[in-house]
Amino acid sequence: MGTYDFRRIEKAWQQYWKDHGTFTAEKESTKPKYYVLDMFPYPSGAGLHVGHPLGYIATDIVARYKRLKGFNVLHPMGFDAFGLPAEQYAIQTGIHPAETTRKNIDRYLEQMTILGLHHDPETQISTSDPDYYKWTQWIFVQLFEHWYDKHADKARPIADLEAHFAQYGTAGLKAATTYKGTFTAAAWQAMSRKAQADILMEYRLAYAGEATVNWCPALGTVLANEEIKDGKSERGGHPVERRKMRQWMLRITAYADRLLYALDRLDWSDAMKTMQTNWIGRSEGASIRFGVEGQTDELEVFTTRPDTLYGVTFMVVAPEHSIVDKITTAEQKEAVQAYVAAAQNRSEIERMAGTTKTGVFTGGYALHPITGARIPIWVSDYVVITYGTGAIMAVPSGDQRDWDFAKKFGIPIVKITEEGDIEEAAYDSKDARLINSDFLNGMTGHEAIKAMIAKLEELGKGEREITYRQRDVIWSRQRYWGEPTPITYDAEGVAQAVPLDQLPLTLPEVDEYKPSPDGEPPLGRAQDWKNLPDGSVRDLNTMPGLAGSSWYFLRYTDAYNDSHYADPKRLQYWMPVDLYVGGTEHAVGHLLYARFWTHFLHDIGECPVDEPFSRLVNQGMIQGTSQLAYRHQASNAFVSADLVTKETESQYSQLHVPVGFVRNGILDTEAYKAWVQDDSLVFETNEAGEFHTTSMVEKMSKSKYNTVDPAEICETYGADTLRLYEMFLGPIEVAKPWNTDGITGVAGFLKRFYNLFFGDQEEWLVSDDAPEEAELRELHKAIKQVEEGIERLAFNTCVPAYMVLAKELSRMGCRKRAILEPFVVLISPFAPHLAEELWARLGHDSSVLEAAFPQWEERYVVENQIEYPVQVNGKVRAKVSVAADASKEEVEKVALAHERVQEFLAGRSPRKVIVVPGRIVNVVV
RNA sequence: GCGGAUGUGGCGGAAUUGGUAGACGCGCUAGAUUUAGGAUCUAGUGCCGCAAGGCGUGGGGGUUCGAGUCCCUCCAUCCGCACCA
Repeated sequence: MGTYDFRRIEKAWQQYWKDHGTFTAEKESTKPKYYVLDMFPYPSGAGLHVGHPLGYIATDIVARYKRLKGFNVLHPMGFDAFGLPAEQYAIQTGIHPAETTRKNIDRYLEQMTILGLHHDPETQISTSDPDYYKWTQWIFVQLFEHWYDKHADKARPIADLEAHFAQYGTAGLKAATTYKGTFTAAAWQAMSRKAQADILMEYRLAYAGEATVNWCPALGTVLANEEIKDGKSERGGHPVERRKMRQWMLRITAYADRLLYALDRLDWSDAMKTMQTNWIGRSEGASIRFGVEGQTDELEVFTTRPDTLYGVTFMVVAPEHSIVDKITTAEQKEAVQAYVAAAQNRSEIERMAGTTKTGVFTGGYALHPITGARIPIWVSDYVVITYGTGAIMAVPSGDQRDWDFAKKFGIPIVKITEEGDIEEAAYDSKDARLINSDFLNGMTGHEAIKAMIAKLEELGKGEREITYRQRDVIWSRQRYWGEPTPITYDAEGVAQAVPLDQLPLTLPEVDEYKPSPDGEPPLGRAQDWKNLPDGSVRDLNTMPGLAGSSWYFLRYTDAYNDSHYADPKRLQYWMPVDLYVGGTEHAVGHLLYARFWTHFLHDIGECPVDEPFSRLVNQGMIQGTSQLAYRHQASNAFVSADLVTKETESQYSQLHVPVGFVRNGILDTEAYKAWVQDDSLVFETNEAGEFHTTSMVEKMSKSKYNTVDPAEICETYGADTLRLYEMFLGPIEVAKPWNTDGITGVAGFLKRFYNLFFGDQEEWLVSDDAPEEAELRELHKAIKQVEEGIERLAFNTCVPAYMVLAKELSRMGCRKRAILEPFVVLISPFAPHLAEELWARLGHDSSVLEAAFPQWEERYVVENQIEYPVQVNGKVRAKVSVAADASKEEVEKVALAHERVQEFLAGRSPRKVIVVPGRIVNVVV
């Protein structure tokens, strides 16, 4: 037997690929393109475990396969290098985050090299590199310089808006804006420069405004909703409070509809589309304005059920609603103030857990927009200030939440549908016909919604309205390690964009990475940088981590371009991304903002496509298989798991032991003793002298001693084995446990594969003999299976194809070049190092990637003789072999003639015989 | 509560369109060979049964000559959202 020296082979070919620039995409090509992309990694300092490279291996396989299929392939890799961990580390140690980041990136690249993962070396970008963030800033400036025109349904330059204001004022304008007022052209022209700027700001797609933000005092910065988990910061787990602050925001809500409807065109999983759909949370209904007794202000509500307007018996406003103070009567003041204060202090979790309704009557009354009836206004935290208008019209007969509230506080319930028992519960079907509803009586809910909206519009009391759950995204962070916001403020406080020729606006050096002593963000420590010669000052915020990752896939097409964010020709050729692979954790963060930016750039003519990712696949997590040892609580002795019974189990505790010391459920007790450095430990083994553990599948984590280091696996078994095994484990999309024990299967396979080529004395066995029909059949079946497997990303089904082929060839003693050479190409996406080695030994002087993927032929894949299973009443009772081109009648005749079938027929004639050509025969008696 | 996904041997999983359920691998059993190895090779291995045979894809029901696959219903697990008006 030959020796498969994977260490030598893998090292040599990794060097070869690096030296030859094997993975550089062709700049000018007539070939069709294929763009395959992994989600941008954040180069963390923590080491990789075997779960991390799963997606990278999959894309590497696809990239190599597409190359062999004649595509010009772009498979880039870069780093999302701005972020909190490096900055926190800098605060603690004073080491510049750029340095930490550089080190981590180098480590990542080295790890990937060891696994045979190679990317286009000319695309290696990092978001913290000024050559890159120059263009991140440029896109921000473009957002600042544009507004969203709802007539044209696209972004347009701010200059167009100014021209419109100068000529028409706000008349005829339909824009995505936070500005509520109207003015004439004359009024516009009479305004001060500052007043004009303030109005324009409310239209910009990147705008500064007051926002209630999630402030994290420990980190000294605001956080996006996505960066918070259970009321704590996602990174670091610090408490977060709500606070009103002036912040930069991006008007993603302008794109809500487009982001929603374009989902239809994408080949993404339903789960992912649903998550985005829910996040956007579009809901259609009406905005209705209620008069308020004794007030000039109206109370505006949003409802999806304007048809239930005659069922309103009370109103509810959120505790934070501005109207509360105005309408609360003297008698109610104390109770309301106490309630509002209490609501503020209730944590998110408490509010969520609360199923019973709480609330207080304000003493104020609203006026029904049609009947003029007085409706009491209550305050309750089941209405949230962040959705809709923070106020609702409550219809207890038609909404269960309102019903619960009315029942608790003894508020009347008016029945407004024929059906439903409102004593028992609310009834919310839109199919029901209305009663007690004046002009709506007899209509179904569907009809009444339209009729009511028409009526409200006629009265000027409301109109059709669409509300989104999604909010504009806050784009300021009071941090150091991010892109500086390219904005300056002049003496009047008017914001100005930094022009392109002054970008990048690089990060200043600071003495410390903490907020400045007078409470400014860290950039405020660089006073020279902040204060400009003309008296204006720079914005001190940096952008969030999302910024750099919102467009990196565009930069990859032309990563070193200095005069444009990417050459339009390159964008035209490469976009969109054909296959995007990454975890599901970016479902509503990165993926939504990346889509938003691409739509925007498309609008302003800077990007040929609006949707960046045609096909998205989410790889499942690889879980750890923890190993646990029983330890007797009284004696502290460890006891083999097979000696522990149900009855005695309670006397033991279970202790995690490192998975590396366990093989097939048996612990290497000596290794364990050495590891804990305690020779005195007692292990009670079974009769065979073995110490058994129990296993449990859970998240891979250092603290559970169940992590497995891919570098160690490569050292023991080789990268090709690891790649093959990770793919063999199961479908890429589903979560599955890692268990190193199984790896011997694929390791053994690669050895046997190697031994098809080499004999006991390392002698070369491959001959130039002509192949047999049977050998060609095996080969072509395997080609077909592998090709189909890769195409539908069922990589786990490819591995058995290789195994079966190797086994068959070995059995037939086939050592023929005509079979083995295509086999080498076939296996090269999965086991690239070994394939390159064998390819070279076969006499080729270029990479196996220059080869063509073998083409399977129909004639070798279909059988001449088909062995039909013959069922009698749906159960297989016999098998008959028939020529493939036999007619149905012939197959039937042969099947019926079989003695086993005759036995079951027992002289009766069959009622029915079904022959499915090429498949099966079923005899019904 | 709402939405999405997933349930197949001791374990990971296969079966693309309704057509031989359990490919392939781990583990296990037996044998061979070698006894320094976590080595290699051969055969067997869903469950019950001596066998004939029966039962089997989370449970129950249905459609069909035929269901892991389609329909209804229930259960379990995981993920996302959560008083969204």
